[in-house]
Amino acid sequence: MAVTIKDVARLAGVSQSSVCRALADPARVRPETRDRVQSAAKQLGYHPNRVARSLITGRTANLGVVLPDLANPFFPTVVKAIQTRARRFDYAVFLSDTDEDPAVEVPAIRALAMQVDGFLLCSPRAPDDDLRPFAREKPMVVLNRRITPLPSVTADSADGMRQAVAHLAALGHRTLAYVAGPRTSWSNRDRQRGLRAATTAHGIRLVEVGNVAPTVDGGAAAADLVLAATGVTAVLAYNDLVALGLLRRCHARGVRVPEQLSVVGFDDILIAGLLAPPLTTVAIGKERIGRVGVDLLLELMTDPDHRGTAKRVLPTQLIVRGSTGPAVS
Amino acid sequence: MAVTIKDVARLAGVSQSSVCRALADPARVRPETRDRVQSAAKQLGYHPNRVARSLITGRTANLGVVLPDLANPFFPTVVKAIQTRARRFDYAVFLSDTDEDPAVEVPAIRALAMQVDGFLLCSPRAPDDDLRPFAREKPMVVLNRRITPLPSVTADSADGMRQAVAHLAALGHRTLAYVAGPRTSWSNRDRQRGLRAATTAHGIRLVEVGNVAPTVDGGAAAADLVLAATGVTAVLAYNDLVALGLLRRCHARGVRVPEQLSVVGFDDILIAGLLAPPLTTVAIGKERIGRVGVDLLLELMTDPDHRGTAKRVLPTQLIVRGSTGPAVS
DNA sequence: TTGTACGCGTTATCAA
DNA sequence: TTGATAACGCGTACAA
Repeated sequence: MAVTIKDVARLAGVSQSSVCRALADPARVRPETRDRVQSAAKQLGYHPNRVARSLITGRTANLGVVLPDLANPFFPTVVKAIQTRARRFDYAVFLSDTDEDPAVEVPAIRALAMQVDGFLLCSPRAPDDDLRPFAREKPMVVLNRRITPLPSVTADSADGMRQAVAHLAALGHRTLAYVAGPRTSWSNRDRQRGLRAATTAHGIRLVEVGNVAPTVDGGAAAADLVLAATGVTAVLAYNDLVALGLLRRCHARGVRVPEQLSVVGFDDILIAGLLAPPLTTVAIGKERIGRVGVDLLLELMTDPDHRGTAKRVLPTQLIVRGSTGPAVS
Repeated sequence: MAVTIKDVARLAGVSQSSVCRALADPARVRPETRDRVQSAAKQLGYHPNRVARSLITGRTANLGVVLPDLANPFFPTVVKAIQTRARRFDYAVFLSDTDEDPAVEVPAIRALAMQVDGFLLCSPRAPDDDLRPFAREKPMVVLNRRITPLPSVTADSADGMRQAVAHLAALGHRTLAYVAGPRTSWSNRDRQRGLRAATTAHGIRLVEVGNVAPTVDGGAAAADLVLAATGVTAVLAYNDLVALGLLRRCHARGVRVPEQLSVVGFDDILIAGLLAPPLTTVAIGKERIGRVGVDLLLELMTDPDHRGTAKRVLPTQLIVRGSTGPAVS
């Protein structure tokens, strides 16, 4: 059996309340008592039961993180940042991977709802209306998506796409392809929207392919579709994994990158810079997304009135590498 | 305020106990009552408070996962498998990333200890004696390490190294280098041990370099040391990230792989097969490690007496790719 | 079959 | 400054 506050109280010869105070608010007890309690606690190896505490205080000191796929290198980076930030404030984090299945999200949130003080929803796939109700139960911040009126942290996809298109246009490309990610992905729609605006502004033709799974295999499958489209000299992928699949399949089919086809990814995951050719991609501050997400959530939790609808949009930056080059006619 | 069992009882016109029974053990209550309770529960959107429940039952339905670095692609794969397996049995999982700092592990475990039914320690870095005490408080399974007498799941590094050395020996390599990972890593020591045995058996000379951080940067730093060593024609890295760093730095220094130097990694992370040249590496069943770990832990939890000292050793397999080739003198 | 009452470990309230 | 007691929400032994 674990050692409880009672044991400490008995050993120290004081009441439970004094133990509680001596440990939580040392200033409100006589120094002598404080010392007796603290040494008794140390001697017994006493640690307050956070479960019992949360029952009365209503606080759990836990955060819930829900995301679609830990196998996508984008998410571990975000999660690590979340975890690091959360630890600073003594929060523990629950992790729930929904494996890209929108139907799993609601039950996953439901299961965690009781034992967390707030949620960080990373790229959730479920419909807005399925998610919104939970926001009334627990503070909730959305990452990589906007769900009115929840606070959110997103990347400036439009600007990223603008940079990418400007880059490709400068290289002489006149027809681009976009390989779309999951239909349920908000960032896919956001990137697609931004890309359309950018191509229109440049008077560039856009061919859209997909939707495909946001994985290497999804990209490989899309490659054949892209290569079949007429006039395409450059392709922008939903994310780096898809771009990887494109590169791989192009290589297998003898299509040289960037000589015959330029490829641009999105996210700048670790692997992107290590490939041959290294991948030109739109970088997102992944760690920052996680950190800002936690900060927003903490703010929302401590300031219940402040039904803050903060919408943070973080900058993106095109990283030009070897996978893009001049267009050939 | 959340809806409690009391609200349901009031609406259904029964006592709290009846609500409890109607939901937990529908057979032990009159069908009429059961229906009233269930419809009341549904109408109010009642979900039992798992925190309060765990206080009385002693069970939390949570698992704790502690690991050194989510940024190493090896771990997300394991975690995803753990998460998936845990969900099947209605367990939620806490994730704690210690950022390769042994000193953080004990506090991290301590913080979670109250609210989990068991721990999965992935490649823990702290000394055995710091970790063992917790095993008396909560069931605990160790992955990628052995801590007597705890149950563990490890990979057969010795056999993996045997395969790798046999491969390199067959290619005519007579002097190998090993780039060692963290001193605190059990798998590093395990791999190193296996490699020593294999090289001795083949009458091959082994040069040991390191220890370095288990990252791309660590590998890059090691590259210069390896290239300075005389006679080395092939190098085995602690893991794929280190191997990546080696490849990158070799490329930067104009050393061609595999023509001038063969490189072998360990883990077979996603990126390994996508590089140019693709990385020859020793593959581990990462998903299986996670899955087996959960199964072992569940077994340990349901069978408290069975202080089972199961030590599962999973097979490894050499994947030969382009980063290894014949030795040149 | 159902209801009453207690206890899990902690913090909050109030009186001493 | 301290101690007794209530309360958090639930499960269960026991009584009805």
